Amino acid sequence: MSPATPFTYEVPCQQCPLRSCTVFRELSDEEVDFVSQLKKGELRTGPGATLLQEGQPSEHLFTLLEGWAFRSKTLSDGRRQITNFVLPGDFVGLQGSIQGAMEHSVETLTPAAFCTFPRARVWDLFSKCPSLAFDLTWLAAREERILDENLLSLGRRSAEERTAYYLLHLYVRADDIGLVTEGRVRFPFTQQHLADAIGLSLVHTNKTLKRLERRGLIHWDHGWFSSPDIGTLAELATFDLMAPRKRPLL
Amino acid sequence: MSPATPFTYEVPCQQCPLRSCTVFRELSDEEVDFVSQLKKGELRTGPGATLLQEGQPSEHLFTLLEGWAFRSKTLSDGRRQITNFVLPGDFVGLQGSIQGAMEHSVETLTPAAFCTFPRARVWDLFSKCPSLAFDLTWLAAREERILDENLLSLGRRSAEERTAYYLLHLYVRADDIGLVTEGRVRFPFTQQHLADAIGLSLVHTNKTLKRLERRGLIHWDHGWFSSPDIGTLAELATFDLMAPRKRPLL
DNA sequence: CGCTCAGTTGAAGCATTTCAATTCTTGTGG
DNA sequence: CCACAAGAATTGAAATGCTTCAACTGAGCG
Repeated sequence: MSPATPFTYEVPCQQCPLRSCTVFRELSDEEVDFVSQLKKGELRTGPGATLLQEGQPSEHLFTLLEGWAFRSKTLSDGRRQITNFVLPGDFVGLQGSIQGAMEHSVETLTPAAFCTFPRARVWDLFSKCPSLAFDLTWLAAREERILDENLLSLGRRSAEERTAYYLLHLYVRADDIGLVTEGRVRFPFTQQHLADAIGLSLVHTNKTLKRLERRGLIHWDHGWFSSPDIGTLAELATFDLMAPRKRPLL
Repeated sequence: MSPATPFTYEVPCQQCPLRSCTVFRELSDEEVDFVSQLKKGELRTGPGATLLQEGQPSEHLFTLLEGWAFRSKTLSDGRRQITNFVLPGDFVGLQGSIQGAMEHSVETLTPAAFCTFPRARVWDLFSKCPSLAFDLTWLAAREERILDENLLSLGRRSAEERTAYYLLHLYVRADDIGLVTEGRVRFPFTQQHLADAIGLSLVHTNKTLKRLERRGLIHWDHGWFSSPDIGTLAELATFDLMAPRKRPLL
């Protein structure tokens, strides 16, 4: 951990708070040392910060340490699609690694802390620490799986199923990293964000949420989400609550 | 290439016909030798063969050498979403590499030849040939990009834009690997397949295709596709025809 | 206290689906 | 070489799910 970086509050990788989450695989001391050597520093932002901009090149790759963000793409007339939310432990920026420009934007939803890695050194990872390179690939494959699931949602699930599916998807991901307490989780985004993620209009998203709420399947108020009947919700969404979710941390 | 494999017509990696396509990066002799060592054999199937089945584990990973296939996911009631088409040079099967079961199916559309790699030896690739491991990751990132684009389509493009986008997307991919001759390409799938890929009903897909045809933007008949006015089609679809598309071959 | 942004709701319009035939292709057997 | 069956494409009409438009309400903040 270079103490001379321009960022405040550096967390040494050795003490990375994410390591304690049981979803992540255990790293060996060598692996942790290697990552910490690759880590350039930390980037702390407020909410609404644009970390990566569609069409712009980026020198860095990031692991989100704390906070929420999302990846999105937009059409020239402003229509926006949120392609995925970014939670602590998620890795972003790999997509543009060959061509110069990023194909999507990344924006924060809360104050956030990112661990930054120089793109130029990704090659070091492959040549010097294959186990971590393997993890990186695994993370890319995980992202693919999430995108596939979502494509299935947008293409074939009704508004209600899709909404149920997506909320559950986020709930489980948040739960995996310890963000759920007593069945409640903070969702730091608006209905507009959800609408942009599931491909519905804001109005219809709202009506669908209200319907799910009236049926006693969800409760989302003042930014806090919970499900009074997660089993029925999962059934409606065709969501497998039992799927294993262990993964690497980079 | 081991002449004792149970498959007929083995193509040595050194003479892989795909290497001549300019979209793929040049491999060094060492890299080619390494891949050929990893290659277990070839798998030749007829059309309509299920190579990988959602929910089933798979011992192998595949590179498609010849023919067309597609990846898909289905809901319990049979609704199907095609998440991507698979063309020669594409790699499939990475997704399930940690958990046992595949998250999607892969089915052929034509007689096809796949190069097969034992999943158990993927680790060798990372530990012994980092440049190829890097390529593998790059391919995963490319798949992510395609999925992101498609998510944008399903979520935010109208039926007409979406149809135009998808046809163009396939046209360009086919063109990259030399499948386009004099502006014409063989599309070996039905309107139902297209409908399942773009998240529309068969009937509406058909009507949209007819409208595009009447406007002189596309021509798709007896399995042959061409665009009499690719510029206007790309404009309608918000598709960037000029984007660079160089990539690795594994 | 009033401005702004997020959430909520009803009504009208429209894109897409569903239903129901009909036609066209292709392959097969007589 | 023709008749027929099966799958794919095509079309019209009716139904519906989702969007758009247009208010209005409520919460947070200076």
